[in-house]
Amino acid sequence: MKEHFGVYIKQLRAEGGFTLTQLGAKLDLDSANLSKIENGKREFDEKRLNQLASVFNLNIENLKAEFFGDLFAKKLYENHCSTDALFVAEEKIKYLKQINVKQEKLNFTKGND
Amino acid sequence: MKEHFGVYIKQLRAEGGFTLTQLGAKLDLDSANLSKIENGKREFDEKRLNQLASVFNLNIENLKAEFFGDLFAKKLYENHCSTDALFVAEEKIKYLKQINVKQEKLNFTKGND
DNA sequence: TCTATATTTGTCTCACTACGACAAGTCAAA
DNA sequence: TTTGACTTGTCGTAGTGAGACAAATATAGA
Repeated sequence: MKEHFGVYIKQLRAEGGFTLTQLGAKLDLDSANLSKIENGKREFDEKRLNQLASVFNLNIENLKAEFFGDLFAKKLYENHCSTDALFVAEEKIKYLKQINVKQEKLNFTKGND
Repeated sequence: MKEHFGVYIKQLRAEGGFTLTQLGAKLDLDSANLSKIENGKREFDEKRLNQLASVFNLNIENLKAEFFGDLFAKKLYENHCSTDALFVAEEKIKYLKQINVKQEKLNFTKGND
């Protein structure tokens, strides 16, 4: 378990034997900014997740889970909010998927899409 | 289960027999904006959670869970991300709390805080 | 039908956030 | 003490999205 997402990147970079400048170049990032990310002073930009996955040959799904998990944990922790929110989220996603399926069926019978 | 947080507010408002303008006033909100929130076209601002809780006499913890749960679900759904992120979040919070406890003990022995 | 009130929609502005860039600093090894 | 790696500070700015206001639409009652 990493304290935050930046630590995760730092570890990957160490394993890969890259300098901040080298990895930064691969991610279109200033070494200074990458340093801040690794030390938890900046957020890693969501839009670079795919680049990060490809540099280190990571499964994008797992990476996303790590990224968003970190984000959510931070949010809840900062707001002194119980983990009940996670259960609410889980239920809500089920619900959203379900009504999305219904919507697709509806579109199908209508001949749309 | 509500489709989004706005629906939840709409229901509360209906039960309380308020108009958009009336509830808006209690929340320092334009009726137009409140309408958009209720219909999922604006986000309810986190900073108004306490006001909302007090207007409807709601338990703030539950309300926060509802709010953030909705937020997280939306994020994951939009990003086609698996619910694994929720498990990651749960583990990470445990971890954060644990190191925070350690930090507090450290501060205590040091006489800080 | 007419009117008043409730609700929704459209659009503009503005404040805030936080990323990225750059410069300057510290640190470690040779 | 020089060089490269890393960290820190600060600034400008793009992007985002909430809020305000005006206008349109819907609804209910007389």
